[in-house]
Amino acid sequence: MTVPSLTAELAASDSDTAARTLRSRGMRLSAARRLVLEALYLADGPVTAEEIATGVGGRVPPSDLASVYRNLDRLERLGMVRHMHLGHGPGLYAPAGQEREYILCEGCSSCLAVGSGHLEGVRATVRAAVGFEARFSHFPLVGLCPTCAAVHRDGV
Amino acid sequence: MTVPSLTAELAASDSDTAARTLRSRGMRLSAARRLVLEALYLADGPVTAEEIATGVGGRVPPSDLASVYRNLDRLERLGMVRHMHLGHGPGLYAPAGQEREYILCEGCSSCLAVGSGHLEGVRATVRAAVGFEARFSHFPLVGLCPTCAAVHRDGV
DNA sequence: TTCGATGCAAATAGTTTGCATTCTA
DNA sequence: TAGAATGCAAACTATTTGCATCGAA
Repeated sequence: MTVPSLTAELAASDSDTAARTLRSRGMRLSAARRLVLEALYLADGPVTAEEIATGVGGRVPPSDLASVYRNLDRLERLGMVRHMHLGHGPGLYAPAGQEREYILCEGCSSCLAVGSGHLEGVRATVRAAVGFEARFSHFPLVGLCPTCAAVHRDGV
Repeated sequence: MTVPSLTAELAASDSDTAARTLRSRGMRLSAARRLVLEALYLADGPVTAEEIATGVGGRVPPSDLASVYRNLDRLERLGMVRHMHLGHGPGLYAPAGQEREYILCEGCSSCLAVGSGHLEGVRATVRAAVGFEARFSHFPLVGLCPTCAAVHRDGV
C-alpha cells in the first residue's frame, strides 16, 4: 500500500479528490471531515473512532467523537471508508481500497491480515459446502492460531 | 437434539445432575440458576440474556438481568453453557452439548446452523492455507447467502 | 449459621441522536 | 445566506460491578 508520508502532501493531493467525491453527493469537505480522512491515511492500520477523535498519536488536532462517528458513517456510505469488527471491543476503521481479510485467534487474540486472494481456496470450499460467498474483511475468520491450537490439543 | 418436553421432567432429571456439577465447584443450585437452565433448554435455539430474564415467552418466571448474566457466566465456566455472537446485537446463549456452527449472511442477516462436521472441508482448507484451526461456533462464518450474492453480482 | 447468590442501583463501553450554533459552498 | 456540519449533552444498548440482604447446604 502506497501511503503518503507527509500530511501536507496528502492534504494537497487527496483533498481535491475527496472534495469532488463529497460534492457529487451534496456533502462538504469540512475541517473535521478532512481530519478524519487524514487520521485514517496516516495510521499504520485500522483504527478506532476514539483514536481518530484523540488524534491518532497526537499527529492531528483532536475532534468530537460524535462527529467522528457521523463522518465515518457518511464516508463509508460514499465508499471511501470501511469498518470491521475484530472480536470484542470497538469497531475499527480503515480507508477503502487496500482490501485485506483478517484471521483472528480466539486464544491469544492475535490477528493476521492477508491480502484478498490469500483465502480464495477457503472461499471456494465454503461456496461448494454451503453456497455462501465468504467474506473476512468485515468480520474475521475466527479460530485458533497454530500455537494456541497445539496448546488446546495437548489439554491446556 | 433430544430435548425434554415437560418442565417438570426436566427439573426432576437434569436438576440433580446440575446440582451435583455445581456442588463439585462449591456453587449452589438456586432458584434463579435453575430458571436460567430451564429457559435455555426450553428455548428452541440460542437466546439472549434479556430473553432469559424476561422468561423466554412467558414460560418461566422473570428474573433479574444482572443475575442472569452472572449465572450464564458461571455456568459457561463450568462448561454447561456456551455463548456466541451472530453479527451485531446482544450475545446469544445455548446449553452446551448440541454443538453447531453458524453461517451468517451479511446481506439479509439470515443465519444457517449446521452440525459440527458440515464444515470439516472448510476447516481443512483453512488449516492448509494459514495454519489456523477455524471455529464457527462462537463467531460465525460470515458472507453472502446465495440469494444476496446473486443480487450483489448483478449490481444491486 | 455460614458463605454463596440475589436484586437493585449505579457504572461502564461503544455508539447514536437532538439541537442550537457555526461555517462551507 | 441556505442548509450542511459541528460540538455538546443526553439517550441508548449491552454488560458489569458494588453492596446490603437473602437463602441453600
